[in-house]
Amino acid sequence: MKEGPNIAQIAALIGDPARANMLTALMSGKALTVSELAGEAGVTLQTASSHLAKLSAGGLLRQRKQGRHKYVSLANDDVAHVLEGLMGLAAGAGQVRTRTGPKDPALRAARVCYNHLAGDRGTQMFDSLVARGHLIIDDGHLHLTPSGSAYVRDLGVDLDGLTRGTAPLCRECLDWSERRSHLAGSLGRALLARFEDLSWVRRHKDCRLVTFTPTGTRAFDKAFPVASTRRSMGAPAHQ
Amino acid sequence: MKEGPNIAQIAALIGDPARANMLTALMSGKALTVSELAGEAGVTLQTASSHLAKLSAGGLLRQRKQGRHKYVSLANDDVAHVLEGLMGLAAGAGQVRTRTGPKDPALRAARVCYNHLAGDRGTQMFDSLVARGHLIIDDGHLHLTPSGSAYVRDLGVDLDGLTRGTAPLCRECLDWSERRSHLAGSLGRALLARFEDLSWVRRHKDCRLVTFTPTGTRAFDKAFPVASTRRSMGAPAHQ
DNA sequence: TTCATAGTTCGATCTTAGTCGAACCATGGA
DNA sequence: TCCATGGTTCGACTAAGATCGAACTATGAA
Repeated sequence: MKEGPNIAQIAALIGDPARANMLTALMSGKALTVSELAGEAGVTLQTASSHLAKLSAGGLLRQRKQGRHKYVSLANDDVAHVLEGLMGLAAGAGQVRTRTGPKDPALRAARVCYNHLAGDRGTQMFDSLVARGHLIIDDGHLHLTPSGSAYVRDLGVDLDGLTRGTAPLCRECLDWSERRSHLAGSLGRALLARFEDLSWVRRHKDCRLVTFTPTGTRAFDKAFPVASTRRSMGAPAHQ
Repeated sequence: MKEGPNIAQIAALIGDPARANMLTALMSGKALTVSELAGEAGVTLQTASSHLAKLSAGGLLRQRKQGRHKYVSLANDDVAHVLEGLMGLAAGAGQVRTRTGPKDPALRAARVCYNHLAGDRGTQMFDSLVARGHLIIDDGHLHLTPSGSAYVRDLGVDLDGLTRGTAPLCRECLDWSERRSHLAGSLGRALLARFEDLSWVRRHKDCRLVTFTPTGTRAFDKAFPVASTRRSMGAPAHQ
């Protein structure tokens, strides 16, 4: 008994409502200041400061000082991945937030997950890349094939700049709304950034929502066509 | 702000030390009684009962009554998946349990994750199946190819009985010690069960440890040979 | 230098929830 | 029928920690 890492501390860290709100806000991928996070969580500045210190000590956050501002963001993709998993459990258990708001359907369609595209659009892109052999799973990791490299280069992604980094290029991330994989990792981030540059999408200012422009919708569907096997058959039976 | 499912409740549920100990114990995949879990958590029976009621209400557990015993197990693979993710974060943050015990290296080698094989041996099996085309990722899901179906049938797994179930056949699960994928889902469970039948492995009575017999080691390495690209090159650089 | 803003530290308060003793219910065996 | 065992419910106690006011530090602007 009692083997393995200690879950309780880290889960308790996420388990406080104020801290959970902050982490959820940071899932937008943007670095936020202490004051902004205090607003998100609905607590005063001192309380927020104390919470953020604890989250940082727990390794969940990364902080950068810039002038008299302090910018806080999630530590890495792993943290985002666990948070998405928790959202999946919460959604499954019917623990949807009481004030679920009108934005919920839009969020399920497209949103940012830390820094990459998630939701229906995110899984569409992932599936499309896999179906056409641009992305394969091998050796336990996700890999970009040569055809995939060429493809994302054509889309205008600076792949060489990415591969120099130490962070993994491709990662899977499980979607809480779709319960399927979408693409994370530095490539996932770069693609979303590219979509913004191309004005295919617009990230909402203060939430995780991502809206597609009319031209963006067409271009995206052309770049990442859906396999005929699914989506035409309605939602896949699952669970 | 405040969009998406409510993480805090579910995380707080996991965040109590006593409950976290119970959940960790249940990662062994076995159904345990209330008394046994009370022992695991180091609390009295009435405290354990209260905790288990909360965990069940949160959808994390499944309970079965049998005579005057009540058997408790994890609700599903999703819960196990999130718990593994949390263990990964905790391990990464150096939150390893203080009394980490001598069993830790053995646990990293082979252990059960809810009901399937995890640890180094688990990722070996996963990688081997993928490398030989028995397992592919497609449409966002893991799929068993025809050659894979034949292969596991040869190993003695009753595949037809499995495919009738509603639970997904193949799933990925992220390993906290290896930080790589291993095989979950009903096939993962069936394979581990088969290894036990064949006396390749023995599950430890009261922890997650899985030990390979000498003949089991040989047979397993023959059935799931390691790709020459890794494992010969030492630990992969990651993160 | 002076002021304003961003953030931290400290201390006091107060609520939440984990804990267990005791009594109670249910099942199974003798 | 009686007893032992497994589990639940209730209530009281207690400890942990979230919260905020107040005082303090640091950066930047005027």
